[in-house]
Amino acid sequence: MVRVRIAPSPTGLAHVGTAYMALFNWAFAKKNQGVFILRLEDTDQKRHVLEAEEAIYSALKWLNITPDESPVKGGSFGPYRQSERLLRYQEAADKLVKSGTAYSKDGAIWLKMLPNIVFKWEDAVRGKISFDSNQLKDWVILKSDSNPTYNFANVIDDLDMKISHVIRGEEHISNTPLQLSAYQALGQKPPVFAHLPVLRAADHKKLSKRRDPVSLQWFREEGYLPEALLNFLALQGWSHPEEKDIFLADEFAKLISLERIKTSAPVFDFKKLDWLNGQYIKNKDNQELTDIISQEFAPEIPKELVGKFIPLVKERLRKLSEFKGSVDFFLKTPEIKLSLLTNQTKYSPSEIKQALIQTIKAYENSSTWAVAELEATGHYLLEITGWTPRELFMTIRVALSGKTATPPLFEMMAVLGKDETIERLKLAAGTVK
RNA sequence: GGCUCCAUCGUCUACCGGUUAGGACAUCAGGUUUUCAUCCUGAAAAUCGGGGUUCGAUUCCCCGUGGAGUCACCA
Repeated sequence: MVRVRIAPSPTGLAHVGTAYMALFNWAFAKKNQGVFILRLEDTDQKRHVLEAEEAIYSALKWLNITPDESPVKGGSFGPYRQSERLLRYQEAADKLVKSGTAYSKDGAIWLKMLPNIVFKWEDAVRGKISFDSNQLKDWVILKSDSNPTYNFANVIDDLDMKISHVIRGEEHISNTPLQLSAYQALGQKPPVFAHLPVLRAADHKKLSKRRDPVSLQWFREEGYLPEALLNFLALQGWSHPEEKDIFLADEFAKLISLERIKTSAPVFDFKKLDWLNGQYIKNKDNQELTDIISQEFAPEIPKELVGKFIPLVKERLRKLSEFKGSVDFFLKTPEIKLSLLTNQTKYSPSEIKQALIQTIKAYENSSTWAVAELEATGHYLLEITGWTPRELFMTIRVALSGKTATPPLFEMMAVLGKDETIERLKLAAGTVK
């Protein structure tokens, strides 16, 4: 039975590195009809806060990577908070003292490091790794305050929770020999270890809380779709057998194999994440996008309007946080820079004014306000003005939006509505002297 | 510094002894489009160095070099 876990400590923010580990553990469990467990390493009581726990739950929920066993969900091998397991560690430490493999000193309990032992294991992603015990020293398993140390609690928990594969970050490689010494002292068989590479920043150093955006909350607020983030993360160290770039987490879970994971550490490339995110936004259902944006990115805009804007701007967005900026001109009359308006053509201000007046007239007479008809009228205007499409349509575009980059003109006019369109055109015409 | 891990385009990666070293992002140049974006086409861009092993090394081994991780009664 495959049983895997992630074991974050609740520090206040859910880290993207946790999501990375969660994804691979979750996928591996799914692939093998196993169980994915969330355990909280909260023995460092000072830092433990309830909201910190909450941050982890909500992040996992957002990603749709939910544990089968966890502190809130329960399970048959709990409790799943280390702070609730203190007796277990003390019990286990006592046993080791009695058996003579550990001893008490300065109020703490230390595990003896036997000389001339080679701690080695077959890492499921890296192959053989070994450490010489002569490089290692006796180490504390139970602190003088009776709390366990990280390495000891880890071993006891993984044993109690029947963890079959420990899939974790590369930074734990050097902890492994210590943990192996504990398994040995306990007379227990260690799980399979698999050490994934750590995510690096552009400077090739480990992602840092101080300098890099690592909080999953940040990714969410920035407007990354969870499926895009997961897709991106799956591509860090792993690659699709058919070299596909775009695939969902479920597909990843069908195909994952630990042997296929690279051992060198990937640099987190936001440009590629942005591109992927744009792809997911472009292909996402309009209604779903409307729901998300209304709720999280533009609650002040009536949802009905959001729904109208989405089809016009979705293929222009790389992040959902860009939505508001891309539709602001729909909502309030734009400030139009006169020079921008007059620079779109070679014509003089009076000629431009004339063209705008003709445009106003033509659209005032429009009986319907459908895209096809608006476009037909536009082409009629090209004939009577003799302007090129670019000249005329750009001028109207700027008159209506104050921008040179917008959704397609006639679709934009359709959403704006007849009254608003005419009003803005008149306003613009009035400013041209 | 000790120990450990790692090393293909700028970045993410494919290749599991024989390839014109492939793809993606980014970049650049075209095309489509009323603008932007999307989309399409093309270009430039990589095997860290030195030794082996082999008929043949990006691929296997060793040594350098470089990078990273870790060295607590933190996790």
